[in-house]
Amino acid sequence: MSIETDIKQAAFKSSHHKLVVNLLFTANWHQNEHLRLLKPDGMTVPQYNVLRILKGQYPKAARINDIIERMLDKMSNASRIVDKLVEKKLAHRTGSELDRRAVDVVITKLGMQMLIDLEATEAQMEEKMMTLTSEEAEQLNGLLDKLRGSEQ
Amino acid sequence: MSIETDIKQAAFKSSHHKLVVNLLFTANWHQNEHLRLLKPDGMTVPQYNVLRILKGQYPKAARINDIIERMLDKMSNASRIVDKLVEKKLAHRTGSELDRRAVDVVITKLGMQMLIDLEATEAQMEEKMMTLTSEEAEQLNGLLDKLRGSEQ
DNA sequence: ATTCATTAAGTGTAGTAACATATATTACAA
DNA sequence: TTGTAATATATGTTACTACACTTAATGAAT
Repeated sequence: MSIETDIKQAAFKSSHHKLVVNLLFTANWHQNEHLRLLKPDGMTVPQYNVLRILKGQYPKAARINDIIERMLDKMSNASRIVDKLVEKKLAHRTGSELDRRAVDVVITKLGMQMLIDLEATEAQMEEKMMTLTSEEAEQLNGLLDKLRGSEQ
Repeated sequence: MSIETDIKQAAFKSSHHKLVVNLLFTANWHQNEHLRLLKPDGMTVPQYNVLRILKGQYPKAARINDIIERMLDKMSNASRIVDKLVEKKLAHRTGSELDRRAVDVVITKLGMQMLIDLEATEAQMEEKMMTLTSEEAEQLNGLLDKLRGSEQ
């Protein structure tokens, strides 16, 4: 089904115009697929992303600012996402001794196990991308980067 | 800046893997740009989209279900978005006489004026897409459609 | 050493998403 | 006709985003 059918809209007036809508629509589809895969484990997309950031830092602790820097959405509220992870015992938070303003966040054993359980999820997300060949995927990556004004 | 730099991540293990992240990241960027343009007029992206759907139906009334069908995000709560538009006098809502379960929603003169004021916004969004040529935009549309499994 | 800007994180608010559930009304079927 | 399923919308809950603001601690300059 093309976008025009999906949202019952007549033809777009230009390919650039269609692109504005197509990006939002595709992004939405993508997020929904991702959430659907995470949901059985009680995880959400941002929680999963933060947990992966913590794993990337392990065994070092991550500061909230480190997390924000690495998040896809810089504006979101990292400390509240961390709250959720701590509640679920997937991460551990302690005040830093070096800088008493900062907090150290570390992934727990349970958090690591959660990521192992979710490895299939990541594979499934990549599977969803397999409707494109590697060449097409590269091309698409290139176009998205160019669109955002990311030089090479 | 490439994605790898933006989110401080090492290289991705495949172009498909990068695509998973690139889509989320680009979608985010896109929505932020859009919201930034709408904000001076006190509008949000979903409110703007619903208002445009109402304009498309004018002078006919739209039912909540009509709106849901045409929304990019089918799962969202159309009636609460309509609430906001009604509060701001951009739309008018009355119970339908034919079917007393249904409600008729119509864009107001003020709503029409809001869309006129926001015409520049749409142009600016398309402007953002102009980092790509028409050929590239078409190519990108095609790849996004194919990614979602949209035939043709 | 005291003042003041900066930095790190947390909090508060409005809006939205995803989902479950409720309420009212209409359609249909025995 | 009367009960039941289906439909149209509304409401409630949890989680998240965007953004402004607050609090606490640190750093730097005089």
